[in-house]
Amino acid sequence: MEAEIGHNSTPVAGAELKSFIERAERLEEERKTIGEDLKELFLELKGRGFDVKVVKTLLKLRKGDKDEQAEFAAILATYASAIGFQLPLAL
Amino acid sequence: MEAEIGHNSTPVAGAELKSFIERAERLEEERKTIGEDLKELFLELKGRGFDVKVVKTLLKLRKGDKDEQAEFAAILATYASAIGFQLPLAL
Amino acid sequence: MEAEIGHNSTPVAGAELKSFIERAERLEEERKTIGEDLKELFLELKGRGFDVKVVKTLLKLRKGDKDEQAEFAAILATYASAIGFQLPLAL
Amino acid sequence: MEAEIGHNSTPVAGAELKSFIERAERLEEERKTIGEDLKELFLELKGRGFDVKVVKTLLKLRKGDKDEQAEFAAILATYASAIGFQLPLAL
DNA sequence: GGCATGGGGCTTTAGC
DNA sequence: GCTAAAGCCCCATGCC
Repeated sequence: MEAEIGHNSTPVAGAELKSFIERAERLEEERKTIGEDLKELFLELKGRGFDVKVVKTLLKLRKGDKDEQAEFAAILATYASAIGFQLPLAL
Repeated sequence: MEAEIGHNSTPVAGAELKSFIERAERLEEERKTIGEDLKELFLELKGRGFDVKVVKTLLKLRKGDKDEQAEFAAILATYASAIGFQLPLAL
Repeated sequence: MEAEIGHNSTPVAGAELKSFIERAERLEEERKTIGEDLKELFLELKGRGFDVKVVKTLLKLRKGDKDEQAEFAAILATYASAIGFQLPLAL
Repeated sequence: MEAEIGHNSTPVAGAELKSFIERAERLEEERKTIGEDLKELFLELKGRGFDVKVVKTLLKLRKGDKDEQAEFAAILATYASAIGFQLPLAL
């Protein structure tokens, strides 16, 4: 019964669900690892005599710039598309 | 003066800082990508007819510390009893 | 012209609009105050030695629709069974 | 046993918990009521010929102004305090 | 009428 | 342990 895939408990659906769950858990594990890497990186930075807070501020500022640039590029692309103009690829 | 690396402005320290910043940005980028992958995964799950909220609950239960969960359940039962509330679920 | 009240700028419509806006702002202010009261209440609860997270769960259970909760529990049990996961809680 | 107030189930703690929960539920009820009042207000506004979207925009702008003013006042107060200057009360 | 989007509230996590 | 910040969830709204 196709409409009840999510609710039945046939081996097939169970295997599919298990696959989804394992994929999710793997992704979460990777994300956690990256978080630990970042923490290490900042410890290392601190150990090298840099001011962590200042560097984080720098990162935030750079991120803000990138977001604005991305937004600007998106708007530009929209307008260009609207007037049928082909943007020369690399912004 | 080794202890002032973070405060001077020699090319060497600048290059080192730049390297740190680029590593950090790269890690953050990867983390963001994983977040997007997870979002996709849940969309796919939903498209396959599964109940996303339930699956997320399952993930939380699998991840969580069992002792903590037992403790939580015990306190909940105690409180419910204290106010004369019948816990509705056999979760 | 009655149909254009919202577009004209007679003093009468202006006064009416102002009245609406002030009523709305007052309601929003009250809602905000209630939010703060709730936050205080939970702080007090915590100060009295209760487990805030558990109490919030209780509130959710008391508020929630029982049929929905039963449905949720049923699906959760089904999924857990499908992937061979032993639900750890007798919630 | 004072330290276990939150965990025991004596009539006293139960009564206290029940009181907290009922207060919380009353506050949530009030908040919900205010939400409904707001909805009514906008219906009424619409019925009087005003453009609801425009009015909501107005409200948001006014709110933004107030938030900025509050922030400014807070900063000013901080500085004033830092230099030991007593602000003449009403900003 | 469902669906995509955005805002607000809540929860959880990282840092002091 | 507590507070600030990020992410997540839900609701309301506009759109197709």
